[in-house]
Amino acid sequence: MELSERKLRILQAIISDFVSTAEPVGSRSLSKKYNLGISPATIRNEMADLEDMGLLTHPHTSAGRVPSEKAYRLYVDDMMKKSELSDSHKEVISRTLFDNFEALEKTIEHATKLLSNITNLTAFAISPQTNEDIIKMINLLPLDEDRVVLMIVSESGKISNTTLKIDSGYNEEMLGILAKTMTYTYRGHTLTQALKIDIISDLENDMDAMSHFAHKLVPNFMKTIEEMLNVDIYMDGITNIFSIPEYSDISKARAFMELVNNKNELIKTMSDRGTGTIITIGEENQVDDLKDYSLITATYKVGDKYVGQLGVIGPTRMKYEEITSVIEYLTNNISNLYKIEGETDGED
Amino acid sequence: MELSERKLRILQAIISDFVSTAEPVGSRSLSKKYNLGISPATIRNEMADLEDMGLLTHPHTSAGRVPSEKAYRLYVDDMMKKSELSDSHKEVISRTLFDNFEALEKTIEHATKLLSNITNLTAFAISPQTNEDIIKMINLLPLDEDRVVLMIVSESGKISNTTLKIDSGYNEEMLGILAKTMTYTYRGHTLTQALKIDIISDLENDMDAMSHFAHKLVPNFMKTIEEMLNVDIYMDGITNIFSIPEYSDISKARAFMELVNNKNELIKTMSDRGTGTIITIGEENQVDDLKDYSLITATYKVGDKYVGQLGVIGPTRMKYEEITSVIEYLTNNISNLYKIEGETDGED
DNA sequence: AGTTAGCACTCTTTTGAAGTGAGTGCTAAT
DNA sequence: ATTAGCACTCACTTCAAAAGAGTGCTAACT
Repeated sequence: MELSERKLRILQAIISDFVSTAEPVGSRSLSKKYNLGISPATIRNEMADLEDMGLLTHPHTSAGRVPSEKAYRLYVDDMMKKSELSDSHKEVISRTLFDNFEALEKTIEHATKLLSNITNLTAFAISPQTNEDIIKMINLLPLDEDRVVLMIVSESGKISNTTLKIDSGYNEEMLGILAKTMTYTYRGHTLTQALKIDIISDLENDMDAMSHFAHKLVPNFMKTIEEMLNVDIYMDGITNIFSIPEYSDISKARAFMELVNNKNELIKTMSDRGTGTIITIGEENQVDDLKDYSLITATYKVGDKYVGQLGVIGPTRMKYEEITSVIEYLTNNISNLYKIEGETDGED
Repeated sequence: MELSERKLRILQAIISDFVSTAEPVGSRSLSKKYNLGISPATIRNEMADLEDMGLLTHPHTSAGRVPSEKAYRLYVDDMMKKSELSDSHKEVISRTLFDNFEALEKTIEHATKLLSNITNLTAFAISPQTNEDIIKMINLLPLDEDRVVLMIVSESGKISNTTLKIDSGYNEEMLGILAKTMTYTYRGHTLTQALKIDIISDLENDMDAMSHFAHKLVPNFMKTIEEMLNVDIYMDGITNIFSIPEYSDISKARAFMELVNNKNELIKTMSDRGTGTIITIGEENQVDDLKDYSLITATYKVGDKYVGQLGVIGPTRMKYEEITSVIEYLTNNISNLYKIEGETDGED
């Protein structure tokens, strides 16, 4: 069977109606609400066809029709036109982001909050992956007799510190030499590369006196680098789901809460997503726990190297068109703000 | 009317029963379950008295009795005996905390997770307030031609950095002088005091050449100090509430979620709590949003100066005795781990 | 005088039957 | 090809009845 122009119009009407009401759509109410120029009976015939094609489903015999995931996919791929965001939304977004332009993490926080407010869904974002970030400087600073601060600074401006407790004492000169040696070894390498470089034998040979210190230092250095590689997750509007009929069932609400509380899993899923706008609907999601939900994400860029994700999660019934516009407008704005490398500010 | 020994025993039984079942307790089932040696009718009489005294309430005529908040208060103050924590719990706690002893924040995270797991409630903790923390070192490190890292280290080992973008260029020598001047001015002062010291005029006079830099530096310095003063909040077991009958109503669950998502309010409430174990029951809570809940918190110490809070939040119907034991055992363990000043490790 | 058995009464919860309404699918007429 | 008409389905609402857990009171008992 082939999808006639009319079938598409009907499907579109059903999707649009169901997306905003969450109620199965009947032929009669459809013909009343939308000016399709055909009788309910005709619509019924068409609906039956659409159901045969797997685009509609039927909760039970005497209920209206509900779009299937396949229908949403069709809608997203072929039927959805890029909708322009309303001027008022555009203005709020641009203004909020611009006025609060300081550290990247604050910007992401604001963007996530805006996204959840506008969409009434749960929004989240992840900070850019820093695998490619390059080590710029390693410092060892004396704190007191038995404490030394290890500081690592990366090209992108990320800074990380650890306080080391040195039982055996140290002297400042050696600290300087050690820091220089390390900077010399690691500078210019990416964080991921740094994890693979074995410096401990060099240090041992070079300075016997400091060998005890080196053995304490190197694992801490590695741990700190690993921390710098961590991706942060931001989330907002979690309680929005309580206004969505799909989650008025407490067990559904619970499942959702458990899902979004599992940050590590979410970070993993997000990190694996590709560049650009990506919509995954229900079963299309690889992760089992996500097969009940739809995700829309888009990527923002920081400088020309670092890419993060911003998106929403919600029931498969969502306003794909509008939401996509909002997310894309937001990510474009962020990317613009952080276009020039080095504009990055504050980070701890 | 005076609280006879028998009334107390009955009240105790009702509390114990209601706390574990969440169902109003009737005279018949009470006499069957607990060996009180008196008939349901007698229990009924006593119950009526307890109700007159405001210790029990009655959802409706033909329902059993429910302890009032006043009853819980009486229980907590006079009836509750310190229960020893089970050896297995003790062991899990000690082992988990000891084996994962590294940075304070990790320890708090672990403690919060343990607490929520053992109590099946939502646990939270706040990091110690650092008002009294003393500035130890201020550093300015060259990053590249137009970026400088401002680094502040405190006595307790807290480190905070900000990257400053310097449009007008700088030279390293001046950076050193500037850092020395600032360290000289601020070292030994608490973070709160630092906020009140006006250094900008000094800097302007001392070094005209750097006045532009100073104007950029000082506000960033202040902002960084303020960040160091921020208290962090940790939370775990939020989804536990979905297993509690009190929250099987979606609107109750929502209210709870909104409450715990309001981190700032929670931090404020927690910070204002006193030292030691504190139990607040329902209406006793100052904050309106908390008047439906009970809170049990205890303080842990880091070194001899810094005090943080660990606690749970849940319905007024909770196992006050057991929970108190767990929290106190946890806070004691943390305090022991961080007894010796300087044992603190890693912090970013 | 304190305790208890007995009983009427209350109120929620469960159960089931009847009715309602939105919807479908099929058939026959247009 | 379209549509009016109609029988049929099924969830949801409404209502009444019954069940169940509990109370409060009274009168008898120890």
